[in-house]
Amino acid sequence: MEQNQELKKAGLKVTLPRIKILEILQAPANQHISAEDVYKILLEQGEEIGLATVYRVLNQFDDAGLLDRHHFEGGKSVFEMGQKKHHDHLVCLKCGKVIEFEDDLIEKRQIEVAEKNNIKLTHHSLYLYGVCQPSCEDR
Amino acid sequence: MEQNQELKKAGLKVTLPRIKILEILQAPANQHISAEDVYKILLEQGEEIGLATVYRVLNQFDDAGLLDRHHFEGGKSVFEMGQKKHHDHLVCLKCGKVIEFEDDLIEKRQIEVAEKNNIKLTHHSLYLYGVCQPSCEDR
DNA sequence: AACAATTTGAATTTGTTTCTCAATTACCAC
DNA sequence: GTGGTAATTGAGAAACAAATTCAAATTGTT
Ligand SMILES: [Zn+2]
Ligand SMILES: [Zn+2]
Ligand SMILES: [Zn+2]
Ligand SMILES: [Zn+2]
Repeated sequence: MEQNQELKKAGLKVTLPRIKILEILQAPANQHISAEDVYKILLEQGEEIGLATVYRVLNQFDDAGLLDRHHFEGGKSVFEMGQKKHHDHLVCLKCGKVIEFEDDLIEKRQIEVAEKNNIKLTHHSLYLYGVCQPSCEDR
Repeated sequence: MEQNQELKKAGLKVTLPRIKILEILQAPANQHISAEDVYKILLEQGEEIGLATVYRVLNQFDDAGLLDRHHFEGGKSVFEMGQKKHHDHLVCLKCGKVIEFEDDLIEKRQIEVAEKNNIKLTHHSLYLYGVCQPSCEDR
């Protein structure tokens, strides 16, 4: 179980809820997933893991730096495993599709803007909202 | 009362709660203010206006395009009168200070990124988080 | 003043996330 | 393996921002 190593490395005891939640987050289909949706998948899998535990474990993973937390428009937090390189997000307002992108020029300008304003930059959030072309065009 | 004209232009009846809330939002000291804080100021002013009305009126102002709504890190919505030119925000994580900035290059790149990914861009949110230098450096 | 339509305040509800606490489980030492 | 201890869990309650409900009050218009 490579999940076990990940958990131990993060200083967390190896427990069933944490293994299951980690597995769900690691699945390619579940990038950018909400706590509620993690919980739904656990239910479908027949696991008896409480919603409070899901929130708790996600926060622990966040503290341990295992994942990134996003706040897309519309309220709830969205999580994604964070081993990848930094990137920002495009979100379709119609179908909810999320596209990741990196733009070095934007990143560089952000640093310059912060410097110009005497702020030591720690992180940033950039979300581009729009509509998929042409698939979500009408509807 | 120029507030009355603003409200009428937005298709809203001129009522005391709306005038008072509009006044608060227009005060230079109250850029980037939360609903809760608008309510607190009303209380200090001795106005008997309910919190539900504050939320309702802020939504109406938002629908009417009178203000912009932001989601800074840490939960609640933050509002600002929206007659100004588009801008993005730097936020100090220690003292909460908000600095506005515009960067045409970043704006342009965003449009290009959206085009490249076949998304018709409607809007975006960009927040830079950090620590004021040198004032909030330690503490 | 009279009227319909809108708006309001108080209380209730919703939706997301956190907290509490007793029962369970993981991990370390023996 | 067994025992001990601290960490973890599930269920429910609580917290929090925000939206909704509805009877009463207010607005803008005759
Ligand atoms: Zn970025
Ligand atoms: Zn991503
Ligand atoms: Zn911008
Ligand atoms: Zn601003």
